[in-house]
Amino acid sequence: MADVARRAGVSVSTVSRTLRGLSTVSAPTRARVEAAARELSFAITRSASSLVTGRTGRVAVLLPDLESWFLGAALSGMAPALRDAGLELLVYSVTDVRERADFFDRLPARRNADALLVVSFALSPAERARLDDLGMPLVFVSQHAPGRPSVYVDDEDAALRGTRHLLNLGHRRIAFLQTADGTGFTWSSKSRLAGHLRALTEAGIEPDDALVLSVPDWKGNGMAAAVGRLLSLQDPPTALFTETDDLAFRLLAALRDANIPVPGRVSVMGFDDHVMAGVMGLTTLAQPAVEIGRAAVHLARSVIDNSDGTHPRHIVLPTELVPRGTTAPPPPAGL
Amino acid sequence: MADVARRAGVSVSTVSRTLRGLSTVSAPTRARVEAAARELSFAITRSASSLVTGRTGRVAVLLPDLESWFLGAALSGMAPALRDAGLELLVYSVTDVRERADFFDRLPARRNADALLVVSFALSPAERARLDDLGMPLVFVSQHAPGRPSVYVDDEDAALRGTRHLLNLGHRRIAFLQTADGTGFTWSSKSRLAGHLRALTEAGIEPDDALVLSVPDWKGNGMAAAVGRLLSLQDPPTALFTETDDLAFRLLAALRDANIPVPGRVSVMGFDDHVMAGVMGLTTLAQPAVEIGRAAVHLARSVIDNSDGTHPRHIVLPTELVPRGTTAPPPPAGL
DNA sequence: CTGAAAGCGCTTACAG
DNA sequence: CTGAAAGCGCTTACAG
Repeated sequence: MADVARRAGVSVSTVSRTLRGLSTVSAPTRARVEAAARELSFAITRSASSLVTGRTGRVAVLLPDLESWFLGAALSGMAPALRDAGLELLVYSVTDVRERADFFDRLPARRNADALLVVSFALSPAERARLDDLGMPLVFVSQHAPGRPSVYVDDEDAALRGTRHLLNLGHRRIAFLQTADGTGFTWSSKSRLAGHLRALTEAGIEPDDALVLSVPDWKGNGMAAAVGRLLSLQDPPTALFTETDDLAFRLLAALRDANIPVPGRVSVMGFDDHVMAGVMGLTTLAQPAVEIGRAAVHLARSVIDNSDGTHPRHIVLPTELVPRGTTAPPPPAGL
Repeated sequence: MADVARRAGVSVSTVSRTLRGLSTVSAPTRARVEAAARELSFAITRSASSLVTGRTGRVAVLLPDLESWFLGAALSGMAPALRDAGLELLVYSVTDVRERADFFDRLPARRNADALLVVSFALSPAERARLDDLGMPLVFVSQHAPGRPSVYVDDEDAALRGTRHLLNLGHRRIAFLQTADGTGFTWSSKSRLAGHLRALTEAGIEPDDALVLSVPDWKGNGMAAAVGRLLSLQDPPTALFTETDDLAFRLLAALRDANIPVPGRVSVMGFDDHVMAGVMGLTTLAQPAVEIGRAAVHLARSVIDNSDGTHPRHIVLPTELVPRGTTAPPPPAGL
């Protein structure tokens, strides 16, 4: 910055003011400074400004992994919104227990970001308390934290509508499949199941525990076993509602391997509208992952900018039923 | 840090030395300082240390988007490797032209990261030159930059082996499908096609231009059109080799819609070993995306740590043919 | 092994 | 509208 000042024949104060776009700089001076900065390919050292302003110009994102479709899409929504706000994106991917303990022990984000977006991350009460002590604005993403800035979809309502669709098609025996890997979507799991059960009750159908399955090792052979259990019931389901599209894809593969036509014999419905759902022709409930990311950034900005609490604290985004080829009326004789 | 010093009854110099793990601190002092730091939940302000050391403790990643399977996997490999090195992960996702111009104009990473990993990003010569002027260590990931630190797979060799497999199954008419969206995988495209053609030549088969297709709008209806073109050839192909798994998934969907059995009538082979490839039963060439990310970080670290150039400059990772259900010998009568 | 002091590159009152 | 000076929270010679 000193170099720029020298070249432009002004003080560093003036360079600083110019570069930050303050209006108290005369037009000719501004022009000279901007020219000098450009010629020198000047880029500000954020470390230095952070040190004096107390702002880092960065937003940190805490997430359980980086390979899931949802998180990639959410990050895709965040990136341009952050760029527009002149903020940088710092990613903390905390997967295993060791990393997790380490993160909450050292709280690296503490003074290194202006806000922390906690995405799809099931915090323990202790971890939650630890973050609360941080004094750093927290935004909960894809989860509803009562009284705290959150952006999420109404999972229960979405699942309710999904199951209603199956009921409207004429299904009466509808199974609900959940993952059982504890990767931190537990609140969504519960809400989606609750919505499903509510739809059944609404329709006067007694929920049957045998039709709610947790599928261990769902990325491996777990799905085949689950299908086996369902097929060997006395009164097997004619429709299968999975908690996520990822689970539905595996289910579709297991059904194909078992030569069970979809939707001829069973209907399948997912949840997410994963990029592959369209390719697979999967009926699903779309949640706007990119939009969730974008909204999270807006919320973060308003939280950063006014600590006086006049910002909206919750953003609930809409979901949508996307009917495709894996759902149809039940076959006359059941599975 | 002053608070910690006060609580531990030492100077800030000593706190600094303790926290950085220097050996010149006596055991009892170290213990007191560490206790004080823990009690105060002290987290270092990186801005301040950056300012004096000239190191940011951060590595920036420049990538063309955040939604692709490959980039997510690569980031997954980077994250733990960076954490182990005490480095943070800064993400610059540069998708559209405006963002792109802006990035290379302002070079935000310049003084805000210790190294820049350029992932799957086709730089223009001008952009390349601009980054070269940066004075910041560059690592090219998933691309081979002659003379520059790079980590990549041998695309040509991989494609060569893929086509050999199809030839070994008895195929003689093999089409090669590429995307035509210019998202920046162009060098891989070229190399993969080159490997494919080399395998044909090796086998004494004259390459046929009609069997090399660029598929525009491949996420939409482009694939159906491409299949149509292939089907209406006088001597249609019995095997289809796609440049990426993503393309193969669309191809599989188009073939399914056209009632063409795979691999009964045509074989399909992809490239990547996308997470969904296993679920879809797709034969493909696996590239170790996670490992690529990890290796990129190792390369970055060695580049950061010794500027004297004694580090390995290239890491070439192996690919592997993964035979699954979409490839088989050609049908007796052709397509 | 430990402390006092200078300085990293900015921003921000304070003057003018 | 512009400049000189102090100071943000660290690290690093330099003494002791």
